[in-house]
Amino acid sequence: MNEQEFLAAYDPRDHPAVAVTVDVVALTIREGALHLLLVRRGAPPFEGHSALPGGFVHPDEDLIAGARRELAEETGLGGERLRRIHLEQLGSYGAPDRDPRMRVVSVAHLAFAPDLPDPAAGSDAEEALWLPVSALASRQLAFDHARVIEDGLERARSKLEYTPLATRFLDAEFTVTELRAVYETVWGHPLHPGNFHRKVLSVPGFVESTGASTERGGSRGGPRAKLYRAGDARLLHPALLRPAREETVR
Amino acid sequence: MNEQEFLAAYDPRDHPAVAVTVDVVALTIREGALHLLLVRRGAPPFEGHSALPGGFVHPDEDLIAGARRELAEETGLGGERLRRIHLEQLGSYGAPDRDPRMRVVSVAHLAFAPDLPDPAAGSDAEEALWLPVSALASRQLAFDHARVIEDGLERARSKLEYTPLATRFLDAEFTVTELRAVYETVWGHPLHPGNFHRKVLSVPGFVESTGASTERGGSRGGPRAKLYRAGDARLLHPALLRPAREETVR
DNA sequence: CAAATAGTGTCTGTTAGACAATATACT
DNA sequence: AGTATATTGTCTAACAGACACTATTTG
Repeated sequence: MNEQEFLAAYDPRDHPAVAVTVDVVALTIREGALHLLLVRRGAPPFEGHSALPGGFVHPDEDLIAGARRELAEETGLGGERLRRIHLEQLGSYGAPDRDPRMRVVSVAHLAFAPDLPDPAAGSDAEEALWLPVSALASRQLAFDHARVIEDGLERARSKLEYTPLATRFLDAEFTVTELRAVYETVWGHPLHPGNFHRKVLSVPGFVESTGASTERGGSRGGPRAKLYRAGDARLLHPALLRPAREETVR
Repeated sequence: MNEQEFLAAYDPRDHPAVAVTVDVVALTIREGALHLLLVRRGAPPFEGHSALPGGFVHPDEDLIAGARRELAEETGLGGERLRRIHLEQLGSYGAPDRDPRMRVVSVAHLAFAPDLPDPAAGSDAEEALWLPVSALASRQLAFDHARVIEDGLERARSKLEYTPLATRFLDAEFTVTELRAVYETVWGHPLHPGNFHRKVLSVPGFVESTGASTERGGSRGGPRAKLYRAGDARLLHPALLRPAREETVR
């Protein structure tokens, strides 16, 4: 098997033709709702359908670098703004018939971004937009991207439990209330403000105080909130667990 | 970008040549020690080095199916025995220079198996063996397989916390003590027998009693233990958390 | 002032973990 | 008999979640 592997390798033509793409499930929060970056396909197959931003991996780039490049192209971002976006590998999707043209293995990635400007329409990107996740049901999605998105959303919900990545949806400085809004938005239900506040501050390394406070209180009243930045923890211990989901366990 | 993608797709020769392999980090427990399935490479590159079992994905098989096929080929297993092995995708590894011959993206998988017979040397498999994980340091590993194994081991440790997959290292019926031995072996340190026992039985759906007990007590004395089988839970709630690892958190 | 919000205090039920105790079965 | 092991009991500290309360700010 490895002998054959070795011999075959010297003439790539002997391999079944496989293409490798990198796709990105990019999430952000706009106006209190979870949004997802989608592009509109301008050519068959799935012409006119929505799809995840992505494309063929370039010859000399790592998978994650390819994903970051695709993200940069579609969002028009670069430099520090781009670097602050959290990006991780989500998983690979390689069902033989997932692309009608040929065998394509997609290495999907997951990104958490703070609120970003609308995608630059001027670039070479096809129409790209931030779509509320709640509006996904009404969209036709290309390939198996509906499944990929589902997996990405579940991964995001799970990551918020045991990592401090919720802060990646926010700017460098944020209030506990803003952080709570991230959790409520991603998890899809309200949390108890008092308990959340105490819990966040008690987890070592989750957030650290900047010493400063917001300039103004809430738009409808209330005191000014203290400002925090992300701490140095890479895992939350103890974790912030989602309220029991007995139903989903079996 | 998608236009180009579409056009390019009709002639696979236009793509940079990429090969996709499926590799398997297969773990089992033998004589109280965690073991890993490795093969010995019989041809360059990395001739004579150890490597994960794996090979090119076949044209009409899904990624996970390819991994199961490779696992079957190397272990000589089939049917029910093969089906009981837990198999999941671990992640994809695609650094441009990870294979000196050409661009190869490896989709790694992770397998948990009960104690299995030694790999059938008669098959077309190259020399395959179960190696104690503790002996890995003394091995030369091909490609980036050392990194893949590391990631697989960490995933395994983590999965034992919040899923009932520890049972997949055991036969269909097992005692709580045997289950504890799995945790101790994978996590690498002893657990409190009394607390573990109570905890396992208190997690809904983790294990269910068969009503029977072992035929004999322990080899050095002690009562007969009750037998259990895996329950219907897919997630452990509450989870069995590893003892605090404050150090690894930052 | 009325309403909303940030942040803290208190209480209760659950859980993790240390430790102890008991009963059983091996050599 | 002596020892190891399975299983259960007890206690304590930590934690999650419910609820209440105070102080602060906006309109």
